[in-house]
Amino acid sequence: MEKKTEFVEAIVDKSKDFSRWYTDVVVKAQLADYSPIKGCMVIRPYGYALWEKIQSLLNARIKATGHQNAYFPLFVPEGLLAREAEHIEGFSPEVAWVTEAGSEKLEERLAIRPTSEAIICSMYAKWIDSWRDLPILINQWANIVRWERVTRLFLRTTEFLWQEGHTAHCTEKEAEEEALKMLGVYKDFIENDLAIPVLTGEKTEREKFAGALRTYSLEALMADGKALQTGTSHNLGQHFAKVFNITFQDMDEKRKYVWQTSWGVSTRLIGAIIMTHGDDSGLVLPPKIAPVQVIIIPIWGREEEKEIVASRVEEVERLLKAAYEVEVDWRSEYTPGWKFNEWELKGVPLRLEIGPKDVAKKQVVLVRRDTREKEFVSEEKVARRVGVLLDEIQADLFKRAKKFRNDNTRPASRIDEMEAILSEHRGFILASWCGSPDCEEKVKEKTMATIRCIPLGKRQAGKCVVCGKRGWAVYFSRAY
RNA sequence: CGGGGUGUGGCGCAGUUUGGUUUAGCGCGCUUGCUUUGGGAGCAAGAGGUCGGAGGUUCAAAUCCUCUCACCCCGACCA
Repeated sequence: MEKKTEFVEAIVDKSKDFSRWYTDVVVKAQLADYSPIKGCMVIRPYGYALWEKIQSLLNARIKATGHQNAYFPLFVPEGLLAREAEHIEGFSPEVAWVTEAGSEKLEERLAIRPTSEAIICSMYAKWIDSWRDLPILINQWANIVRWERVTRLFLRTTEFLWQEGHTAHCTEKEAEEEALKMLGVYKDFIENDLAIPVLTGEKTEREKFAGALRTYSLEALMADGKALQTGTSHNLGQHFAKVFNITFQDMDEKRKYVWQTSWGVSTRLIGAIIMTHGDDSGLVLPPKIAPVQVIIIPIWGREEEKEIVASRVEEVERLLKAAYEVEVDWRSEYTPGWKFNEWELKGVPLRLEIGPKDVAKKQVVLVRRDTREKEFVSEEKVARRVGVLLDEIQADLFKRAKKFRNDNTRPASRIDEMEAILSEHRGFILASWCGSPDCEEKVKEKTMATIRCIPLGKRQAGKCVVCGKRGWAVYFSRAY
């Protein structure tokens, strides 16, 4: 233990300095690095591989629910962005503008999209004319720029990658169903594939998306007890339809405005994975999104041993490659111990060791990343055992995260009780709120906690933690 | 944008208080060679910095002064 800190590659303890730990993991596991541009990061191959996993798994779900991918421009003319008053007001502090091209000043400056509602709505107005044109169900994978004052790797960067769905429907009911459907798709994806438990619910007026009628969100609890919004789904109502004049003629021959939704998740999810599952040794990746699921470490001493080991390693590799993401670490300049540490830092779910002793016994050594449990498995059973273990790790990570979330969700009936809980534990607090922005603000002032979401479904009655009037249960937390 | 902190080879740091024997030093990493390889290997020989940037004070600046940039932490704002 003492020795551990002497190594440059060592990362700071999670419990000692969570922020520092987080940055250490991101940089040292080579997920991302700081770039010469303020607030912008470079996503390195290992981090980008994670994003590609997220993309492919989520993309499949987005398509399975009937959406198509498209691509809209990076630029939004000021006139378009400014049409929806609440929208521009909400985003203007963080919009980057292009004002010149070459040596010429532009007549109308162009916003670099902070989100694409405006540019997409301008096209929908063109494409929609009849009820037969609806619904429009389009998604795009894109980059976004928001000039944030304070940035953190993956959690908040000036430029980030995301997916944004934009749909238009005939009726309010359809739009509402769509917004909730996508919230469900996200929940399914984040819980099943990323193994991160999330609370879902509606945002308050103060927290909702600029220009939306209603915003739904997914809220996860990070290991330091702060909440992280992992995705949003908005029912835009007819706000944008009215200012962009997106109308259609309905079956009843009347001209009507469409009802819209938009929804998105971003590279921030990678931050959520790190802060939910990681430990003092670094990343811990859920098998379903691990770019490398099994790392094989060959161990040898003398040259003859290397040959014997190599042939076994190649056999096992071939066997496992059929079903899993497998890599072999053949580097001879590092000792096995060094490799163990490095791959643990990178969060690979399973390590498979093959050395001379194993060859002699016709076995391999399997070690789980999450629990570090070691087991010896005979060669003929390796493939099946790897599958079982990966499934177990996936399930256990979710279980553990959920237990943590539940253990750190506490009820409170008065604001001083909230303060006490937050000063000691942080986490979610389930408490009642009367619905007034003043009471919401007062909680924030006194506890730094905000309403993360109002649970969906039947509202649970109670007395407001601030004013004592009739209200209903909502989740509070300090948040990223 | 407010409060605090940090910038010295690739990384982590010492040196800055009290300018000058420091040719700017140490650990890790890197290169080459040999020996190693079951929890961060050993020896040997090498390469690499002008001290975030600009200006100033001085015979002399990593060290003092001014400005500036970047990053980190804590707030206010946001995915």
